[in-house]
Amino acid sequence: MRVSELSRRSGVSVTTIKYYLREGLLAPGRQTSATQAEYDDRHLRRLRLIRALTGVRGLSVATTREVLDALEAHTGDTHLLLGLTLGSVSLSGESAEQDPATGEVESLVEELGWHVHESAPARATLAETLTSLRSLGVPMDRHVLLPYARLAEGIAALDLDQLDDLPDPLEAAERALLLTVLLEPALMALRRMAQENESARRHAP
Amino acid sequence: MRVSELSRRSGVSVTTIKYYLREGLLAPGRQTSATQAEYDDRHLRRLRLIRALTGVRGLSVATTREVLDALEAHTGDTHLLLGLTLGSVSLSGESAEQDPATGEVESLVEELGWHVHESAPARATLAETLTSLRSLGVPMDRHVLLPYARLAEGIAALDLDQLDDLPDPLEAAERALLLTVLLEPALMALRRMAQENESARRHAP
DNA sequence: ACGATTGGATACCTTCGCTATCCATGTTAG
DNA sequence: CTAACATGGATAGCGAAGGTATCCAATCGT
Repeated sequence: MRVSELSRRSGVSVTTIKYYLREGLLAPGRQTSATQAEYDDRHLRRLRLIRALTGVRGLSVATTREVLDALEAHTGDTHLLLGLTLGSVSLSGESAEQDPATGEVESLVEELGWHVHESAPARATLAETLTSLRSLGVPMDRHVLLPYARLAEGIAALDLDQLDDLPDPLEAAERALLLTVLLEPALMALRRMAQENESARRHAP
Repeated sequence: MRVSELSRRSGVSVTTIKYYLREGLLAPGRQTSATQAEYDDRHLRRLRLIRALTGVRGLSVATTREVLDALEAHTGDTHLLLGLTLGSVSLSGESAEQDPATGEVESLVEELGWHVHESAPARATLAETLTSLRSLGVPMDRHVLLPYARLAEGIAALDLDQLDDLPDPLEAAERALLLTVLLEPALMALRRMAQENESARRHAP
């Protein structure tokens, strides 16, 4: 298919597709002549993935490119993909200096018995949040965090369950990505509804 | 205190403080004369809250204003605050038309036995995510979602536990806001680390 | 053969979150 | 008292992000 069909089938305008090509989010089509290229279903699929990450989840184009690059690179070892790349998603800028709560996060991970890569960006995200909450007067220590972490184990187990019946490693990697990133707003939505319910249960007459 | 002291103590530049005043994020100080105003600790506290929401969590200025307005309005009935306002946080634009998965979300909420306001934006967020994931070929139905929802109940219970020992309703409302919004990246970070750990546990030799 | 489409390049546009500059009024140190 | 400096208020500008619009020459379909 050529670009106009790709545009029609994906709902993304031709100029935007060109923009994604320029930004390296989408691989160029197969050249059939000097000024003509042919696209296939993988491009269509990729394009829908891009729109899901940027539109639904609100990732920046730059972050989306990093995530997609990591998807290409780590198709074999799925869990590395998740740990290494997606931690940087919610951070706006790179934090050059080390957060004061870093050591505390380390001891929490140890207490949990988790095997987590030393340089996983999720560690820094966690440390930053702790520091930020404390500076605003919200007490947040190991005792509070530990039960949250146990529940996170449960969530992770559910996540992994959904990758079991996928023989194709490429498809597994893509689904892992989708589940990790796109499910985030849904999980937070469930949390908010559960909060409302629990609040009503506790305080209602 | 006057604006320069507010600036020094908060680490926010005077021009930015003026910008927040203009945008209605920060209440004007008490006028002491025609061209002079006095600020107090509530302004400082509010300013730190604004920086936490916009900087740490990445909320837009417009969303932050909505959230803060809701904080003012619903200081008494804390749980309403959470349900009604924060659902719109992760959405970029207003979705005018109803999502096809709306009915499904409704039956899920019913099956869970949750009391959730009919117009809670979290419902729409959940429905959108379902639709989006499905269009990308990821199966996502009631059976998959239900265990996630049960874990969300656990998270909500932990959240509410942390509001118990706060007699001042204003402080309780503010902490509810901070916990709901600022803890989100931390929870997602825990999830990613737990995924990495669980993946290693299942697939490692 | 000829109008429509394509790839490729470049310029431009809008929104967001500040930032810089002006200016008239106020405060304050000497 | 007065001169230097700070303040509130208004307006204009800036840089990044995410597209969009326009040109152009080559090429395709008929």
